[in-house]
Amino acid sequence: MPAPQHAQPRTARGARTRAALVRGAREVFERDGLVNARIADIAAAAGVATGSFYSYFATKEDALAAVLDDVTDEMLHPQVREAPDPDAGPLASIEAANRAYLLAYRRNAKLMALMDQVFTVDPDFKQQRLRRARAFARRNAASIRRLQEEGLADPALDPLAAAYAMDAMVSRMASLVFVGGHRMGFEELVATLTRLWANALRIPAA
Amino acid sequence: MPAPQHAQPRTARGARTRAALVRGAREVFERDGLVNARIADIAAAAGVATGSFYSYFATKEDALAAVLDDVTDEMLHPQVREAPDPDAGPLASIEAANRAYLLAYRRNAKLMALMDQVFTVDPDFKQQRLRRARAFARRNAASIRRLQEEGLADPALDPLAAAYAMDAMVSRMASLVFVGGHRMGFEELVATLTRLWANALRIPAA
Amino acid sequence: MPAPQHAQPRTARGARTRAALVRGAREVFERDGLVNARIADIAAAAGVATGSFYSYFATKEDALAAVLDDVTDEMLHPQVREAPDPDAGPLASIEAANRAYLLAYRRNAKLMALMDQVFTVDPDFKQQRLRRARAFARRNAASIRRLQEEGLADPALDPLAAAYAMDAMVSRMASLVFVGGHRMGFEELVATLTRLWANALRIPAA
Amino acid sequence: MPAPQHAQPRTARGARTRAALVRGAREVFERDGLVNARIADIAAAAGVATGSFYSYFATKEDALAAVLDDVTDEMLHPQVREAPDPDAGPLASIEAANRAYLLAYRRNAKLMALMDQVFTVDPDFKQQRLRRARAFARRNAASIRRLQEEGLADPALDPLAAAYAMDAMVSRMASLVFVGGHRMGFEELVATLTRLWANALRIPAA
DNA sequence: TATGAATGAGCCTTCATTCAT
DNA sequence: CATGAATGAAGGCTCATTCAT
Repeated sequence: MPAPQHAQPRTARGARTRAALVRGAREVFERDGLVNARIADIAAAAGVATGSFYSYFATKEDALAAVLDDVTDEMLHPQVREAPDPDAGPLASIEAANRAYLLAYRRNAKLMALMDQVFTVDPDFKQQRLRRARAFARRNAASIRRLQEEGLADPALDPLAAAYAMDAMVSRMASLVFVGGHRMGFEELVATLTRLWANALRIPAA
Repeated sequence: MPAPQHAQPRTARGARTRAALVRGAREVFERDGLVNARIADIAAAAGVATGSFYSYFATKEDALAAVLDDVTDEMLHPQVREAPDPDAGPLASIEAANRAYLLAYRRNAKLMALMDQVFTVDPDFKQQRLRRARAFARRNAASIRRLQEEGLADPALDPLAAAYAMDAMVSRMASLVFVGGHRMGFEELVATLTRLWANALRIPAA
Repeated sequence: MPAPQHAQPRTARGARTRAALVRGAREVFERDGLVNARIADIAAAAGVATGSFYSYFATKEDALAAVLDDVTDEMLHPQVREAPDPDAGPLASIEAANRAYLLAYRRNAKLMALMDQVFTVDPDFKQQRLRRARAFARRNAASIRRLQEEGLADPALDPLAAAYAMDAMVSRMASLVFVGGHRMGFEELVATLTRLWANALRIPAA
Repeated sequence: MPAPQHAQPRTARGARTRAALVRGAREVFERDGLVNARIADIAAAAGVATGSFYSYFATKEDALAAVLDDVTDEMLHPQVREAPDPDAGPLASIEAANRAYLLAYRRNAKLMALMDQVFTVDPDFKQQRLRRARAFARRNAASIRRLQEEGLADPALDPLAAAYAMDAMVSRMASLVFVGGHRMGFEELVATLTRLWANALRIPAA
């Protein structure tokens, strides 16, 4: 009897409400985490009634997934102000990429922490985690493959496997510093990760 | 504010009960995670009454901290069956260390997932996370320093910073594979991480 | 800290539920006292679910405060059946007032006992107690001042201080008899208190 | 099978333990009130094990009764430094008695509040309250009777009833000021109560 | 007597979800 | 679509009391 819920909004008003809920959810999740976030608070932060939440999301996790998808998109496609000079050599490219990632991580630290949390717990989030990791790894694997073809990177490495590992190194360090509070200067962090990344791939020094 | 509860046991009997509770907690946490674990279940698993839990722990988190401390100890001080041949060269040592770590991680995957979860969420766990990371990093930093002194590792690297980064790479990959379910063979994982580790430090091939 | 609960009802339906809860609370508090009253019982007496209690009250004490406010209002503004004859002289007025108070006290003895209890214990109730005492004292102080001006009462007395003391005498005796079970006939109680009150103010005999 | 418990101590050691428990109970009751006082805290304050409490008291109320009996004794038989001059006239005697009572009340305010609380709640304490009230009233009734015989007090008053009422006035005012926090200077309190008392009995001015 | 660990019934409180308006 | 009051299962936590040592 009940109409199918949680559908995409069909009216402009509905779209606005849904967007407000996502904004509200982000605000509340950042402040309270997944477990302590309450549907009522999310609705309140969105300026709508509690019941309205269920017109757009089936569960809290649903709403979080929407928020996290947004963040992943933001981090994968950063608004690049100045594209790295392609002629500056691979080292400069790696540094630029790491810097951009770390800045984005720092900016979204609360949500990244949340991501780590739910990725390891809720089975429904596992797929999202793997998708996210794959997206980053594929992008980096392409770079590595290119460098290998140019004779600038260790040809013995599997590009995809190496990309996963490098991403692992960077994201875990970002977590340790920006979420865990490990004391390390931002520039030192960029420099260390970039050098290790370059070494690991056996990229010749500029 | 009244009387302090959850004290250390003052009796042999109390020590036994506390130990049973830690065992019970480990069992339940591995099965249900932090949020879904119920105090009553932990007590039941330990074979004691619900109220007894509170004689030794103030909260569920308290009990988890005790469990995780145990696991960290186990992973830091593995019961080495066959010590790695010190003459086999640094590469063999690195591989042996990585293999041991990854095996331990896989064995304790459930708890490691839990660790990731609470480390990023509960402020009270942050310190524990940093302590754990520092313990691993210091141990590895010592190895790196030794290799540098022998002229076998990139002298430009800060040993401690590099150690943190290498540990980050390995632990995050372990999480991705053993917790996240990323498809990757165990031997390939060991080989990839070992090669990248060696490359990153510029350890000459054997 | 999150969302503020226990707000004022924003709906007619909400107002009805709140009123039902106050009625239910009165019933349960009269029967069981503060400590032994259970939230679940109050909700049941009001015909609502347990959780609904918390939509309107933060604590049991909160609900009791609402009940006691009602009772104080009832006792301060009794539904006077026959107004005392103003020409019957001050003694008759005092007797009528005392009789009305004692009747009301006896009628609400259970709640008055509860009032005494919580007034002396819970710091949050202290203000309520002082407010109640002040309300009674001010009303009586006005009478005393009028009598002094007419030359019918000891001019050396501070009207407000005397009013507090007279109220203290009457209310404590009411407690002793109607709550404590001290054996004393109602008419003897009225007569004794009235005579002492008149003497204390040096009101000349009619 | 179990031996009769809560008996009077039969050994010197037992007497010492019991005394320590009463002291501890007084300390805890003053701090936490009846409901929030925990047996374990009382035992701790007495420096004994929890279980020992039950060797001397059946319940928390039992222990409180012992404490309150002590206080009542203290207040009925104050350590008079300077006996009131019997020739100074009845007014001076009344003032001295009121002053002594109010000082004692103020000194034991916490326990007096507790007394008010439990007297109105626990049926087992009602008898204790009536006994206490009777003890005070009888003492004062004797004075009133004497004054009546000397033609110095209203002969129409029933001495005992009047004594109860005067005690009620004084004790309630003491509660209002020293427990409730009603603002009133100590000397003004003494003066007001003494004058009203004297008026009420129609004691001629000195 | 003294000890203090163990017990477990009992109540409070939360909050996702529903549904009448 | 929006509202927000109502629901009630579920579990955390306390603490008086017991009892083996």
